[in-house]
Amino acid sequence: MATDSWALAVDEQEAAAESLSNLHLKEEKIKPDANGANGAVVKTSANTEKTEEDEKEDRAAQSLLNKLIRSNLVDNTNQVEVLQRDPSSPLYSVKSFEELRLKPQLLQGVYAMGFNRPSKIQENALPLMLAEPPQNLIAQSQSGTGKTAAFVLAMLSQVEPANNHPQCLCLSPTYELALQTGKVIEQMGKFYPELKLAYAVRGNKLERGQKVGEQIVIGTPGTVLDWCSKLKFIDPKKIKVFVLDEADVMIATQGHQDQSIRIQRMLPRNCQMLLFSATFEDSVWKFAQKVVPDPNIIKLKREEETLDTIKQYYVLCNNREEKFQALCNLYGAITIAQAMIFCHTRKTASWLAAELSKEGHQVALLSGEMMVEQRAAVIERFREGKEKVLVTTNVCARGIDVEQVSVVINFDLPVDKDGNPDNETYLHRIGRTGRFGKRGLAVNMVDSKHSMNILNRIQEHFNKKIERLDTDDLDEIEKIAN
DNA sequence: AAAAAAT
Repeated sequence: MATDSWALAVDEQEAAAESLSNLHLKEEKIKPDANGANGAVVKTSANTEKTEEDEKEDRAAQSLLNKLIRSNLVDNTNQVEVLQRDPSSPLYSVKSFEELRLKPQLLQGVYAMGFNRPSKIQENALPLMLAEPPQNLIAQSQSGTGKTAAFVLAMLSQVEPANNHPQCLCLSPTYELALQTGKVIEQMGKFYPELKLAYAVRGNKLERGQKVGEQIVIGTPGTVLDWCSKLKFIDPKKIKVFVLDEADVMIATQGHQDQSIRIQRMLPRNCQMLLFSATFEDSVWKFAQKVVPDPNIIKLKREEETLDTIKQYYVLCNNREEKFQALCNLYGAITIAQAMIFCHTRKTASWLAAELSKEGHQVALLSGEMMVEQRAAVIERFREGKEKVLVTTNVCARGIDVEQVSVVINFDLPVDKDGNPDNETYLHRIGRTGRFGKRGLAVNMVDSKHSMNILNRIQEHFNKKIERLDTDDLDEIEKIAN
């Protein structure tokens, strides 16, 4: 059972609490966790005569204590909801990467990426994912809370670099996201000398009869399915960890669903399955739990928190041309940092990019109709900051992480195939900004009664006021650009 | 409607 590794980690925490109690502290209590695992009571004998050295130690210990208290209190607000497959095993969350007893070269990779301590989702998901035997997990956590690093770490901790065949497989909904996640895998795994990563994406062609020798494969569903079935480049029976990123689209949208499920069925019975997303609509939750055998579930559900750091506005127009004019008025303000402009169709996106260019505004265009080489080049230029404004479709709605993006513009509001508001996509789109708690700005373009109605329904769904913005009023624009 | 395919 998993209890062995957990028990070790708990011991270690108790040892830490012990050493804390040897310091000169005022009497303090740490509130036990909801699960009791992190509970510790620290008592001290008050010392009247203190040296300067003692004072220093006091302050250090006090600040450590404050941190512990704060994080325990955060846990008690039910910010994190954990549903365990085996309720008898102790619920455990880690407060440092050391507690996970990772291989040294992996810990080195984690720190090299600048991670000092686990994020909220990582605290709870990592012990579960690294347990023995491997546990399946469905995890929901807002944009920019460290989901990618969490599942990459899980893959890297299971991989055996000496074996030259794919052991971990990760699916992404788009080409750009696969490239981005691949980079994280490469960075975090760079201290494994033998470890290699293969990209199973459109345009990446292998010789017939060839086998993938890389230990980890990241890819998009169509190509991965081909590589596993028809082309036999990958032996799916040897996969130990299977990750679905943006899992709700992967299992619920037509096209992706078919391929993802077909791939999943080829995997061995004991393969670990990890599903991650910022959003799971109710019906998709149910389906996800049917797809994943014996799932553990972690929800970090604070949509309001994401929305608090992002100011949302709407601009009232009468047609597409007026939206275009309003956008031109905004151009100066949005190019202070980087911006993404979302359109409903590829056609609108390319039209808009062309029109903006004609007006002398430099913009980049990215949509699924472009060649993959071109797409890779555009996203790279945008990442490097060489392009300030990216006009795109839903291809970039999810996962794309460019830190300098501070403005998201919905030139068209997100709607589903039936013309209803697509709340999940809305949240993902505006989640491209305000990453890791930074402030962001979202501007929605409304051009009809119908789209005003859609916006109102989105506003109701998130119960968050979206204010009117007058783009003809320069002071107003000044205000949002600050 | 977009995305995903060596079909």
